[in-house]
This record gives sequence, C-alpha cells and structure tokens, in this order.
Amino acid sequence: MSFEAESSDASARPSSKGERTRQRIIETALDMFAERGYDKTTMRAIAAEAGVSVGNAYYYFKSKEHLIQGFYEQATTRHAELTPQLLEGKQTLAERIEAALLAWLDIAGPYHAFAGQFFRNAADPASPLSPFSEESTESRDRDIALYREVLEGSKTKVPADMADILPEMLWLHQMVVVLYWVYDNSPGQEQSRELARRTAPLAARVVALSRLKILRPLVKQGEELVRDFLITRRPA
Amino acid sequence: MSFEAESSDASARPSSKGERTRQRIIETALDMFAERGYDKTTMRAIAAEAGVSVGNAYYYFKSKEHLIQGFYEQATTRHAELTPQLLEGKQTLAERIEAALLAWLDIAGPYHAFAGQFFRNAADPASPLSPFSEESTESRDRDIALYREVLEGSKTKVPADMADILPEMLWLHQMVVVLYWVYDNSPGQEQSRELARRTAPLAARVVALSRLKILRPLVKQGEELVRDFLITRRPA
DNA sequence: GACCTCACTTGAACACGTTCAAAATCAAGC
DNA sequence: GCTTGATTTTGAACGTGTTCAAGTGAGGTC
Repeated sequence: MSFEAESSDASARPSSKGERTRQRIIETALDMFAERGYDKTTMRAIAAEAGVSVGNAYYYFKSKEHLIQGFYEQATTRHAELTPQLLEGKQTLAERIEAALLAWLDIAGPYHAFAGQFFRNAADPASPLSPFSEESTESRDRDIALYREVLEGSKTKVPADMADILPEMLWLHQMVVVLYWVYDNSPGQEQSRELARRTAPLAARVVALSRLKILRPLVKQGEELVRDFLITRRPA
Repeated sequence: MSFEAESSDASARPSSKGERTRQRIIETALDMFAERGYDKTTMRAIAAEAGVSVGNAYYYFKSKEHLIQGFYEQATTRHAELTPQLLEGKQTLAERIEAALLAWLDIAGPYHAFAGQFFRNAADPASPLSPFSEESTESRDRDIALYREVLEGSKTKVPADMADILPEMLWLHQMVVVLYWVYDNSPGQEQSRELARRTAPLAARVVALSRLKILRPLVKQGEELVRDFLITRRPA
C-alpha cells in the first residue's frame, strides 16, 4: 500500500542522467513488447538490451507491469491529440462518437497482438495498471475529457442533470468496445470497427431519447446510480 | 494451442485412483486459496498439503490457473442449486433478479480475496478460463439458463423477439455486478450488494419499457446488435 | 512366473520476476 | 583536492511456477 508515484515524476528533473536511463529502459521495453510480446520479453533481456543491470531496471520501475503504463499513457495521449481534428466538421453526436472510437482503434491497432497480455494485467484490480486504479487517474481523466468535447461540439441537446455524467458514460462505452477488441481475432479487428460503427448511433439515440417524459424516472434513477457507484464511491 | 480438455473429463472414470487424487488436489487448493489467497498459496504448499508431489499436481492440472476453473464450476453449480428455492414466492421480475444476484454474491463472498486473481485470468482472451472461452461454455450456459428461469417465473410480459436474448443480457448484467464486486473493497462487499439491490429494479423496468412503441426501433437495433456481436460472432 | 503396458508419481532442475546489501559514481561544500 | 552524503548501479541470491526424464506399480498376456 505505498503511494509513491515513481513512474509519474518523469518531469521532476527533465534530463538528469537518471532520467535518461529511465527513458532508455522504457523505450527498449516497449519496443521489445511490441516485437515479441509481453510474456516472451524477460526483464533480463530488457536490461541487457538497454545496457543496464536487472537491478537498475527495478530502481526505476517497481515491477515489470509498471513498464506497461508507458503504453497506456502513450495511447491516451495520442488519442487526445488525434481525435479533435477528426471531430471538425462532424455535427451529429453519432458521427462524433464513432470518430472517437475509431480513432482509438487506429491508435491501439499495432499493439493488438500483445493487448491480450496487457489487459490480462490491467484487469487485476490490485494492479496499478487497472484503468480504475489510482495510478491511471491521469490517463483516464484525459480520455474522459475527450468525450466531454465529443458531446459539447454536437447539436444534440442533453438534459442538464446528465450533462456531467455523460462523458464518463461514453468513456465506459469505449471500454466496452475496447473489451470486445481485445477478444477480437478477426483480420484487422474489422469486427471491432463494425461494432463501433453500429454502436455509436445507438448511444447517440439513447442520449437523445433520455429527454422523453415517460423515461424520466428511469433516466433519473440510472443517473443517480452512475453517480453513486461510479463517480463518488469508486472503489480501489 | 492444444485443445485437450484435461480438466473436464472429470466424469471419465468416476472414482478411479487418479480421480480421487485429482479431487484431493483441487479441494486442498480451493481451501488454501480461500484461506490465504491465491498468490500466497504456492504449488509446493498445495502439493504438500494434499500429500502429493509438485509434478503430480501438474499431471492433473496444466497450470496453477487451471485450478481456478474448479472455483468457477463450483460457484455456478451452487448458484444453480441455491437460486431456485430463493425464487419461490417471488413474483416481480425485480425481486427475482435481485435474488439471483444476491445469491451469487453470497456464494462468491468467501473467495473475494482471491477474486482479483481469478478475474485476471478471465480477462485474458487466450486463457481457457475466460468466461467467454470454449472451456467455460458449460458453466456459462448453466448460469444463463438460470436467468431464463428468473424471467419465465415472473409476471412481466416480454416482447416475443427479445425473449431468447434476454437471459443472456441478464447474465451480462450479472457480469457487470461481478466486475464491480471484484473491485469492491468495502467491508463485506456491502456496496456490491447495494448495487445489486438498486440495479435489479432498474433492469426489470428496462425490460418492461422495451415494449413501448416509441422505443421500438431502438430496442430492435439493440437486439440485433446483441445477436450479431455477442451470440453468433462471439470471438475466441 | 516372466514380461509388458500404461496410468500414475517423483523431485531435481530450469527460467523467470524480484530483492538487497554492497559498490560505484556523482554533487556540493569546504 | 578532500570529505561527505545522496544517487545510481551492480549482480548474486531467493522464491516461484513449470518441465521432464526417470521411476513405480497394478493389471493383463503368454
């Protein structure tokens, strides 16, 4: 239960010797993961390739899993960079959601081969890599903010009381697509793209319909549920 | 990529010497997992406690992870046994869903400590332990069938075309609760029980509302989506 | 009884992630 | 240049999951 954030003080001393060593290690690691997979890449091999000792790698990264965090950060950062330009000109909510989802699939595509191994570790709640963990807060919030942008740029009117939970819900939607993608072994993960395309307009329609009077109580309850269990009380 | 089903030929020769050894190992393992957690329980310790050699444990179970399958099977079996009697007298769909969910939480409760490890495996698409995998078909179908019973015993009318996908959807609902439970570190996992209680009537209401004319196209599309992506094309 | 077969069992050996005490290097003050 | 303390680096050693060549023994065949 330690709360040091070894891996996020990257900005502490920009290019001290230590910082350069750290970079060398993480880059070597990600390269090797992409090339021969997570399990097949040993810490000894990473250390050797990076020209340091095993112990030294552990001086900078608490565990092998912590090396993966680099991938997660890289992915969400690129997602945040790439999506806005894709959103330009797109007016409907459905189009915008679809664009955001497909952008993610594009970015993560090259890593699909070792995504399974990545997710295996991410799914462990005790792992610092879990998308719900403390350590992932930064990446996660960046991604949720992206969906706020998706919503705000569209013409669809959103019930006031739902406005601030919707980004989180769209992010959850993305997580579902990602989950499917991890399991997707169709060539080029085309099925996942298809899922994104078909699922986006549906999500948009749900948002639009949430204003119907008959659905009011249901929506209200759902909203409270998300607020109580996902946002305020989030465990771990 | 071998497809032997070592762990499911349990019924092959009911009480041969080997079968008894296998039982001894799995029982010892589950006991020890529940008592001191998955990671803290070494294969050497299991073997010693069961009175066999390490290699012998590996003769019956391909890996330490495969021992967990025993937990999954045991849990779904007990869930199927316990739930029906809890359903008696319960008429509304909400009550029935809640009963099924709470029953699951009761059964899984003692194993919460090592549930994270279990889920870590469930999340790996390549693992035979994934709830979506071939090897888990039996347990999963048993659980889905349970929800068919939940539905059929209630007074709520269900649109004909949705009747056969609804059990699968309620099972998915359960998986969401289970996911929350895995991450839940509140004392006694009380938050998960609360989630089940609040979520059950909501699910029931959604089922009921799905008959509304205005929602018809949305529901239809959703149904097709589930059918296309979850049932027929399920990957891996 | 000798021989064979094959399910079952053994435990030493291996590869890996991880730890740690100690060494080496560096930075700063004098 | 020397001292001192912090930072960085080392590699042997530990505990773990897993493998495997070799062994055991109960039953069948001649």
